[in-house]
Amino acid sequence: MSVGSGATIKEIAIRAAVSIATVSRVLNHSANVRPAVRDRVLAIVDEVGYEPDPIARSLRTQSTRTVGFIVRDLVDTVFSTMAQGVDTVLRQHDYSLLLTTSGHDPERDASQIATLRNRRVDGFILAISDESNPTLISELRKTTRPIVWLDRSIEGTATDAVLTDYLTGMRDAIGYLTSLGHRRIGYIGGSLSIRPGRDRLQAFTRSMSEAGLEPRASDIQVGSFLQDFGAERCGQILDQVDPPTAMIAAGNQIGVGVLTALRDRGLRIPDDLSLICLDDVDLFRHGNPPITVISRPLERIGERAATRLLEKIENVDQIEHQQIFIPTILVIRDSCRAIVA
Amino acid sequence: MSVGSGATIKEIAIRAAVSIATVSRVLNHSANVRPAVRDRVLAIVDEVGYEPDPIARSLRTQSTRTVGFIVRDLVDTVFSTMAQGVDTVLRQHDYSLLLTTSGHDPERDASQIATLRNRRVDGFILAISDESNPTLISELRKTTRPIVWLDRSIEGTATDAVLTDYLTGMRDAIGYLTSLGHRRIGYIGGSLSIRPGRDRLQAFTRSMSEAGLEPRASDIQVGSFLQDFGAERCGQILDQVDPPTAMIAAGNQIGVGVLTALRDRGLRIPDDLSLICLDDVDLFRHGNPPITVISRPLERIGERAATRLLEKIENVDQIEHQQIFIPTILVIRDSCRAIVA
DNA sequence: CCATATTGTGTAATCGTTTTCAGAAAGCAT
DNA sequence: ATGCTTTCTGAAAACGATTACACAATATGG
Repeated sequence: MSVGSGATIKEIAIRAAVSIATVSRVLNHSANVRPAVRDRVLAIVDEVGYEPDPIARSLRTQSTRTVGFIVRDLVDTVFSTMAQGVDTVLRQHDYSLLLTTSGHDPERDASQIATLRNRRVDGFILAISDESNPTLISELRKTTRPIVWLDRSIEGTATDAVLTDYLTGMRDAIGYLTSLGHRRIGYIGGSLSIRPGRDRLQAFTRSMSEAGLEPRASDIQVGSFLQDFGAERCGQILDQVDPPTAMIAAGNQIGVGVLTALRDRGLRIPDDLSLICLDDVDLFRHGNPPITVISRPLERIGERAATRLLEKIENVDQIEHQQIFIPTILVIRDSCRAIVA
Repeated sequence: MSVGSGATIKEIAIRAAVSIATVSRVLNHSANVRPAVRDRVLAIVDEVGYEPDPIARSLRTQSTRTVGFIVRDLVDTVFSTMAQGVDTVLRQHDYSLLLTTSGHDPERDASQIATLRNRRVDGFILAISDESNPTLISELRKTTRPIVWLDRSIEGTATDAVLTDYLTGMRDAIGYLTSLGHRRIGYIGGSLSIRPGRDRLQAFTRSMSEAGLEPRASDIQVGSFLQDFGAERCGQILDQVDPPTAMIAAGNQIGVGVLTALRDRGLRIPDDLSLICLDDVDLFRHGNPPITVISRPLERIGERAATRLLEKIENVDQIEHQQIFIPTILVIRDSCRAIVA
């Protein structure tokens, strides 16, 4: 299928000796065009390699076949992998991906939404940095096109979202650690201003209490998903007189931070500390030792979000919202050891 | 700066009691508008929160302020990091990024170019999978908008490109290894159908001969950038009766493959093999041991490409082509040991 | 104060489509 | 043939901006 050639619908119309309306009909709904005419037009279209100008079409139809996707940070494999999934689905449906980053800055989230809206995207997939930022909220009110949240949700409004069920994997993780004899388990998590921050923490405390354990407040550190935070708080937790024997790093960058903190102190995994990280990135999968992780299908998550968004876009009357929960699983590797009590 | 509101230029014109031409003039080149009128219009624009519809504007101006970027694979941090750099620059200049993947499939490269062209992007940044694919070549001929190649170039045509000077880092790497006493150094590299495949190999052989070494043919394996290839060929090289003492993995995924191959054989770094990988990804930086790498500023590379592309876009008469070479550096960590000869 | 140059402004064409509306052509029964 | 549907088709009006052109208003110089 050759593509391009500056031809316009008008030229096709002339060469096929029909009006542009007929050409347009042939190319679109095709309702009620005499077969002979249809074939003639199609032949010319093919010969010339004509493709309708999507800009002109957009102007008329108010649809761009374009989806905006905002992520915090493309360097983070978690987001780029999701983006890959989004791209896969969009491509299959002749949509294009307008991708942009917000760099952990809530104001930039808002301004990117504005930009994308101005560009007339047909829908949004959002994985932004702060669910409760007021600028964001007011920006959202101006947005009429469908939104699918990626591991996010906005307080007080029904939303479409693809969320992660962190409990399944977390429960297994805690169960696994306790089965190895661990009782003191530390937790380092990200900001509570987005859903994974909250959900992961909740999954942790719940899993702990299900296991009959009550974590010390000082063993739980939350606040940021960044690597430095992970490193710093890991140190803080380990500096206690009687530190935990195991640790959950609830975020891949936090996990990296933990790893560097341990290395800095000359501590080894799993001998000196058992570690379970969240999200199965290269570093954990192929590290030495390979790290046990709570894993989720990142690419699939992106695909689901895109699929759902397209449903909403092509089905405007569809009013109800859907929350899709993707389960997590525990992938056991070599970063946890048994405690001899 | 509030944004959006379905207002059109016509409404602004009415409320400001001027013609739409005047409103347009105020908003654009602004040439020759009476200050009083200008302020009145601007006030209304501000009050209403009017923003011109970029679709309509594009239709008229034949420019979309949009750049298409094609990468092989977003999951690969190398590409997503470059994309981050591209995004940074585009955002600053009010351009948007249409990002898409080709999944190592040259035909898909070509069809994505067609799609982006059809979408009237103002320019392309291309990091495609096979520089000599005929479909690609013929697709390129149809493309009139400026292209900046990312670590790629097309035989026989002057192109704008941001390329990597692999020699600087490679020379240091080989120098470093020889200074440690290594004489047999293996090399695993990617496909020769894209420039980094060729340039890295050439940098290697040249660096070797500069060091007075002549690598055995069987120590050099090239063909694919994929992880499995790296693992397989690593095995092949090591299975020789008298295997190399050091290895260069000229690609981050190849490096991952090497790591897994070594692990499968129970070989340790650096004790059993000294290893230097290319591109400084998390796994190498934070692995155990941290891997010595030939590194380049990936995000910066993306930024340079975007900057260069915007230059070409906004300066259509600029006819000459530019090739920008980014040097690589050796980052020494703990994956190489001295040989006691 | 008049002729002329300069500056400001509006009308209308244009970009390339889709789609409404009306009318032409064809089909069908009588 | 005639009248009445039904099926096709084209002219023209959007969509929302930019811009060429012409003319009105003002400024400038004598």
